[in-house]
Amino acid sequence: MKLDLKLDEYLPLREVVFNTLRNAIIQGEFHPGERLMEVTLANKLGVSRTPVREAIRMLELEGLVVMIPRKGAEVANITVKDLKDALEVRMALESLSVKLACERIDEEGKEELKAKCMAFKEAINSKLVPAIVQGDEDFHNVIYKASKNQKLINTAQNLREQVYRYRVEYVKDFSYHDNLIREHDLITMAILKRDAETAQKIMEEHIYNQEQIVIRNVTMGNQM
Amino acid sequence: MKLDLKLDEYLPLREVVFNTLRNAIIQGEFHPGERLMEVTLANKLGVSRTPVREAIRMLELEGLVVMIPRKGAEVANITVKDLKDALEVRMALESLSVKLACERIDEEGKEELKAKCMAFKEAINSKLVPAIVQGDEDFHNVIYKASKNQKLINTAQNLREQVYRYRVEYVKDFSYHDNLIREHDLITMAILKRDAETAQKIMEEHIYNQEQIVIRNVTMGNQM
DNA sequence: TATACAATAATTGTATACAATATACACCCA
DNA sequence: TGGGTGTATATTGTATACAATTATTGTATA
Repeated sequence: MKLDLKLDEYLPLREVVFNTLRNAIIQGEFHPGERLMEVTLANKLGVSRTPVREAIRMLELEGLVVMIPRKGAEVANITVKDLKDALEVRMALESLSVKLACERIDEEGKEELKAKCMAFKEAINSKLVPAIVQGDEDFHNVIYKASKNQKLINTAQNLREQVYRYRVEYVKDFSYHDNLIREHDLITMAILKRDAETAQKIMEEHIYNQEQIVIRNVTMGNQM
Repeated sequence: MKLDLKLDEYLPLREVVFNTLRNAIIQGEFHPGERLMEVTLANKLGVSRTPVREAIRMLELEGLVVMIPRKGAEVANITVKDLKDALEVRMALESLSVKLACERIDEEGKEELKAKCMAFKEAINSKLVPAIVQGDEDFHNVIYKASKNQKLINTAQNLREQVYRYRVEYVKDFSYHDNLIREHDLITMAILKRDAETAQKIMEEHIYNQEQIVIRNVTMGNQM
């Protein structure tokens, strides 16, 4: 059985490079507007230019980098407008997500939902920002999964990555933690009762509140 | 391959190849499950493997091809489930689109909307399927544009491409043409009056009807 | 000093070469 | 005869070489 794992271990270098660069961008190790030069990255990662180029092509389509022909790639500069646009779309997707989850969630999904809802509370209590971010992400992902719509899952995933950089912002706002827990609780209960109307309403408020916090903190911090 | 279109404007070969392959897939020149071999494509297009590979990377992220490691790329096999999933998401996006359009459309947008609504009617009268497809697409694009949300436009564009192959299906159903015109008219009027509630309601019915027609025709034609 | 311009370097775009791996098919052995 | 095994071939994965273009730097001149 260990052999099976070993056989699945193969990942093309482009995937490794892609994940590495994406994380670096999301984590803010590369700043918006910073140039991404192929040879530099290739040397740093110990590979040739080819996998780096292919990874950049993928990052480009995800919107994390922008290409300037014959000049190269640079980290996309996300403006407040972009952020608002993305959150507007995200609200529609999250709303659809809970609606479908109410219709389609099964027993296994219910257990997962309850578990992740609980785990989020523990993360909040721990007051560790990375844990809270992960807990929140897990919670929303369980709902997406319960929607049983793979296209929705993919679309949301793509959108999330483009604004991930600012995801920590609303989690750092400790004053809102109690509200976060309450909103998650309400959403969880509504889904368990298959009350789509209530679930959508709370979810939309939930995203709206996040939007307000993120935008407030981002615009305070730096001009974009 | 013809590269002599516009010498002023430079386009990287990968973009040319990407567009060429995407169109070929959408138009059904490559069948679902068909393998895409790099050397073959490169020879056919008169370029080297490098641009072909990069184009395939992009197609992969758009969901039009799937990669099997060390085996290559093949045209994605879209199932009825995929189609339903995509249309479910599309309904949410179109609904958001008209809502935002009602809030944000300007005079120029209103004129465009009226023009495209009229052009669609003419396309229907012409009874030419490609013209109708284009007319419908233009109509919906004007609404997206009026939403003034670039992220929404991109997301919808990406989603559309994945089901474009089946887009002609609902247009070929001539019995529904009168309804199409009426729905477009109602949506147009609602947007012009900034009546978001009505616009969303009609749009959701509009997409739902399309979904039913496409799925009925596709499932009748071939088992997936 | 500022500017125009040429030479040079740096970087991307493209093509090709080489390596690793999977597939197919023949062949050998039990 | 059946199954496994090895080899040949095709194909992808990766690296490198070359071409085209852009940016930079330095210099001469007004």
